[in-house]
Amino acid sequence: MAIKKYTIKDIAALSGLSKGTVDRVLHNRGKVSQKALDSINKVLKEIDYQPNIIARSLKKSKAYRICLIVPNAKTDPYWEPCTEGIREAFEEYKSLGVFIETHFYNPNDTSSFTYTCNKVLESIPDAVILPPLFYKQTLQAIHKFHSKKILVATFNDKISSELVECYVGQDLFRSGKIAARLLEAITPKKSELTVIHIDESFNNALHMQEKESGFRSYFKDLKETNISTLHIKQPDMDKTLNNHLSNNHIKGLFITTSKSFMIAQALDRIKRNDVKLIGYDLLKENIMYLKNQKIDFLIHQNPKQQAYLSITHIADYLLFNKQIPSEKLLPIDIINSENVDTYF
Amino acid sequence: MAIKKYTIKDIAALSGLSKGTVDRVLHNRGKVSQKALDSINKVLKEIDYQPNIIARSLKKSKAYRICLIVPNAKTDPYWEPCTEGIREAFEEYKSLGVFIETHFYNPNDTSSFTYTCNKVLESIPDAVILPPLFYKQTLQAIHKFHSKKILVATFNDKISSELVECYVGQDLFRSGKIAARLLEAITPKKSELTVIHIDESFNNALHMQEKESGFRSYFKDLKETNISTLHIKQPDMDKTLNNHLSNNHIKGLFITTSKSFMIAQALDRIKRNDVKLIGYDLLKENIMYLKNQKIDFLIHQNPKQQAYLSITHIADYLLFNKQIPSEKLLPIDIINSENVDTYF
DNA sequence: TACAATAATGTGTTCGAGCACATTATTTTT
DNA sequence: AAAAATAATGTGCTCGAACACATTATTGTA
Repeated sequence: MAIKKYTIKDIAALSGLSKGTVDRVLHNRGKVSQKALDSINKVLKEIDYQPNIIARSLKKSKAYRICLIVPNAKTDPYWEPCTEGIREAFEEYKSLGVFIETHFYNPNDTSSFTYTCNKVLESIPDAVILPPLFYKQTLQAIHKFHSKKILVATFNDKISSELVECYVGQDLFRSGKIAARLLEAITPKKSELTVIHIDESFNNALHMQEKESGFRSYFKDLKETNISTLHIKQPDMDKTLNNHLSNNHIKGLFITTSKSFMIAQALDRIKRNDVKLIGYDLLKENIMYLKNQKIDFLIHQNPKQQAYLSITHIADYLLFNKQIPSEKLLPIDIINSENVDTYF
Repeated sequence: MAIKKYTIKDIAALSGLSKGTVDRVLHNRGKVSQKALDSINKVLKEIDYQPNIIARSLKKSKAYRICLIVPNAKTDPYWEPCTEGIREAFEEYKSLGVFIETHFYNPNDTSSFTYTCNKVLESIPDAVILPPLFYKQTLQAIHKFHSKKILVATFNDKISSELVECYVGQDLFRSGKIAARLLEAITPKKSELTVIHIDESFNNALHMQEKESGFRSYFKDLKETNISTLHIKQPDMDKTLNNHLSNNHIKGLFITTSKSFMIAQALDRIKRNDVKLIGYDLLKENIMYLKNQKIDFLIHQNPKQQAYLSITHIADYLLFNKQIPSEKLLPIDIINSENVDTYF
């Protein structure tokens, strides 16, 4: 194993040529005689040269700007940890000359999204990273960014477009299956189970559908398990829920969004503690009910890590020309009352 | 927010002094008049200067050597992923001039460990990273390394010593509690449960004890749950297990090592499929039984990530003078048949 | 006041890669 | 064979931080 760190200068000395010629060989710039090429290649074969990416990066030294366009956490607390991931990436890269800006918009308002995108577009950053909440508007924005040669990366939700360099997220179908396996494990055999969509805004419809099909696919071959779907809207949550539970023998609920604490609250109010609950995301309220054991499991979508990784992939590409993975699927963490604290 | 990347030269120009003086102020080297100090500090307050760590690192440019001393994966497959984490770190840092060497030893032979340590010691690397399997021998080795000014980091198991710069691992007590919560969730109330230690070599005794106390602590206030402990040795596994299960009404087993597949196999042989199983680690055999649902949950100790992180912490310190966390506790992942694939 | 002693400040080089430009070697053209 | 054209090779500067060394300014002392 080579301990020595070889430089272009070393190769030049070993081959009896100058660093200029070595450089031409390394980058295939031509203007090199066969003889010189051979002797340099011979040296290269012997020593396993690794260009010093620090020196390379210093030479290219340039300030980069990466803009994140994310929903306001005040409107939907799901996005809160996201900000923390951005902050960590910012701290890590600021001294490397990568400047990260976060632009918030109101997730209940498509025009707020479009407005923010245009504002970012005008400032012409090197890259834009965003979770594609609104399909149509996001595609339009992506095209605009692309036409200005701005890199685009997405996280949390996948959008099909070759103009997106990188997607960081989870396999939602699979996370539905995981929920299914968990509910199966903690409820008696032949239980009736219900998938609940809390449905204030319909933006998240795509996630929900994928999660539900994953959930149902798990039970496909188990005819004994009866699965129903329930759409619940905020005002009459207690009534809808009570109705549903009274008319069936439901033993477990799978809530497809981060709002499972609302169901836990409702169950408290209608005094039904005999139902198992599985939901998503480590919101404060969810964790409270998890520790109470009123929620049995949470599935961790890890928005913080999603934001962090999408930034680092882009930044490492800009700085060190590292390859960007076109798709990075994160592990799907199962959280209960006892391991939740280890994720902070 | 500052978009510009300020350099020492910029500060020099802004303060009307030379880069030498700015440098002296930045590093508190003295030999600077009050007047110069003030005007430079004034500029520093205004612009939030971030030294370019790439340039800094290039200046210090030096080849570093980090040696890992780990058990041979052929003897204990638990350590296999570890090698993969080392490989990834190696790939990431080789072009930065950090050379990572792995030295294997036989975990069933303390003299093999000591021999390897001495070999490494002679080569005087910049840092050594190892999981402290043998308490006494490891402490001795750590002292020797320290006396030669070699940094020491540990992972997987904690050893108390101020000479260790960094420890990456998990809270084993807590992982026992997690297992407890999981078994509670999948077994009927008032079940009898058993902690199983598979005990070929007694090296792992410390882990096992911590895991068991965590497990028991969870049930401390639940008098109804009866917990027994079973030490099983390889040859008469079937008999011991059958005996124990016949004389009690055991509903769940918690195996404190990565060998839970052996229990699953034994249960198959003695035809007991009515017992829930929780074990550790994503070994191939364990995953097979997990997917069969003969093992219900595995707890992921993430040796790969442990090795990877302990290396990156040390390397980032050597290269960029980043602070080393004295202790890094990893999340404790709960694995079932459905999410296991997302961890690879 | 002159001159040393010390304090304060400035200058120049290094790290390794990358590229513009200068120089030298070889071939082509007249 | 000499001049011109082109190919091949070498040199020198840059990126930003760090530090050795050189220079200038300000004291103190005879």
